[in-house]
Formats: sequence, C-alpha cells, structure tokens
Amino acid sequence: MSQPATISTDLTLSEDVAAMQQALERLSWAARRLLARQLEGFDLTTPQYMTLRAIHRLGAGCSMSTLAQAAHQVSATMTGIVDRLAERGLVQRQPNPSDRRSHHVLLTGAGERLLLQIEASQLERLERIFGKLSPEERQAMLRLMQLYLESILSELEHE
Amino acid sequence: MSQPATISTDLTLSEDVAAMQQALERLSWAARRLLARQLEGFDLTTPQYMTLRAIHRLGAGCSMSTLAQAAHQVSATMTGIVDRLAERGLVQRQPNPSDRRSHHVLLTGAGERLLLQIEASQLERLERIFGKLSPEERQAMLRLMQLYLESILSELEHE
DNA sequence: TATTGTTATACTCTATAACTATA
DNA sequence: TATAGTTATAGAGTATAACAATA
Repeated sequence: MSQPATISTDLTLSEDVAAMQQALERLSWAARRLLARQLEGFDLTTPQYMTLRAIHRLGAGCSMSTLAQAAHQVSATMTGIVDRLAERGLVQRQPNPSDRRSHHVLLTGAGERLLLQIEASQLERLERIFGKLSPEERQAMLRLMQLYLESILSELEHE
Repeated sequence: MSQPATISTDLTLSEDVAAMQQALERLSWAARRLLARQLEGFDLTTPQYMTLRAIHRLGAGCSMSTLAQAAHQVSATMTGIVDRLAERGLVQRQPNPSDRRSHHVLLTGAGERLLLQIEASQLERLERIFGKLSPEERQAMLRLMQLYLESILSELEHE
C-alpha cells in the first residue's frame, strides 16, 4: 500500500469509464435499431412512438410547444410528426379556448390502444432479459438508470 | 409469509420491468439527442460517428459490406455515409487487390485524430457522471450493460 | 412587441429496387 | 449465377428562417 487510495480509485475510474463508453454507445445504437425494427411492425417510426408516449405522459391535452420541449425537438419538427400521426387517426389537435394561437394535442382511442399494445410487447421482451437478474440486481440497475437519465436530462436542458 | 416466494418475485419483476421500460426508453432517446448535439460541434451526425467508430473497431481496411453489417445497415445507406465522410477527408476507399468488386475502407490521419478528440470529450463527461458511484457500483453497472448489449445484439442478428 | 404554431427549404438517413462490374 | 457496391428514388426526421395569427 505505497499509493494513496484515491490514486488507485482514479485509475479504476478511467478504465471503467472507458469500458462503459464502448458498451454504452454500442448499446444505445443497437437498442435504437432494434426498437425501430420492432416499431416497423406497427408502422411507426421511433420519433412517432416517442411522441405518442410523451403525449400520454404529459396528459390532458398538452400544447405543441410543451410536446416539442418534452421530445427535445424544435416545434417545426413536431408539426410534421403530429401531422403524420393525425393523418393516421392516432392523435387529434383541438382548439385551446383560452388562447387561440395554441392547440391541445391528445391521443385518440386508436392511439391509446396502439400505445398499450406496443408497451405490452416491449415489457414482455424486457422481462425475458431482466428475468435473469436477482431482485437486488434489478433494483440496483433501476437506480443506476435513473441516475444516468437525470444527469443526461440536466445536460440537455442546461444548453 | 402466506404466499410462496416465487409469486412475490414475479410481481416484483413486472413492477421493476415496467419502471425500467420507462427509464430505458427515455434514457436512450435523451442520450441520442445529447450525443447528436455534442457531435454538431464536430460537424458530424450520429451515423457518421458510429461509422467512424466501427471502421476503427474493425480495423485493417474492412469492406463496405462488413461495415454495413457492423452498423446494422443496408449497404446502400453505408455508401452515402461513407461518401460524405470521404468528401471531408475523414475516411478513404482503397481498391482490394484480391477482389476487384470490393474496397477497403479506412480512416485517414484526420479521421483518427477527430475520433480520438471526440472520444476524449465523451470520456470526460462520463467520468463526471460515474465518478459519483463506488467502484463496486461501476463494476455492477458495467456487467449489466454488457448483459443487455449481448441480448440486444443477439435479437438484432436473429431476425 | 412577443409568442404559438405552420410553411418553406435544404440536408441526412433510411429502405427498396435496379443496375454494373466482377467472381 | 451469385456477390460487392453504387445509383435512383421516395419518405421521414431534423434544423433554420420566414411568416400569419393572436396575445
């Protein structure tokens, strides 16, 4: 023990993080491709799916700007995505009586049903994978994912 | 303890997985947007960056088809991405002497340097986040990410 | 004046299909 | 015939800038 503990910890940190970077980037790329492929079966793109989820999460007729912000997108992009979802009858725009510039966006019944169906198929897949872990490991993973999510969201907002 | 342990474990599994699904999908979407924003500073898109990394990982002048497969893309898509990288002098196509239909794709010096620079900035960001964890937690996370990566890759390949 | 949302425009990614050159 | 790679084409997502309607 001739070295202080902090130095050996720092060395481990760099090594761990280098391995994590490799795994994280390949993981997020592969997960994105897999999700896109699964969504093809429902004739949805990833941004369309994320938008359906955001509308559901925000609830109660969110505005286009709220929606764009939640999806980390500019409003012109969201206009196009919502247009295509509306054409398919999955979402609706409704006038906002208290501000005539603004609209409420909400899921139709068909949109709700499609979202539930996709979520169920995703849950099944995740259960197959994470069923291999012990309850303690699952809890640890959940905690770590939430830590990482929060740190990414705060980076996204503070720019 | 009137219920057998397996049932209570299964109930926990569904709950954990539902929370994981929520966190995972928001995480991968947010991470993708953050990466895209960071890559803008280097005037690269995400597929271009993933392609540079794949060329580096595959090494020794991989072919267009190997590259397309590694990035989970059809070769026509890879043609466009490599075209744009080549225009910027980040990659090179070289004739393959043993098969004149095929080409070797490799990083130029500029491509190598840019890749190193981006990777260094990513490492710094990850160290800031994961430095909060203990070495044991980092090891656990690494193991879990690798488990998840393998399961996703095998799903991607078996379709 | 400022804000909400859309339209116009340009570029990249993506897949499919048709094609050329080579094996 | 089969394979490696490109070209042609079409659609979706993305950002920026200009715009209309409303606040």
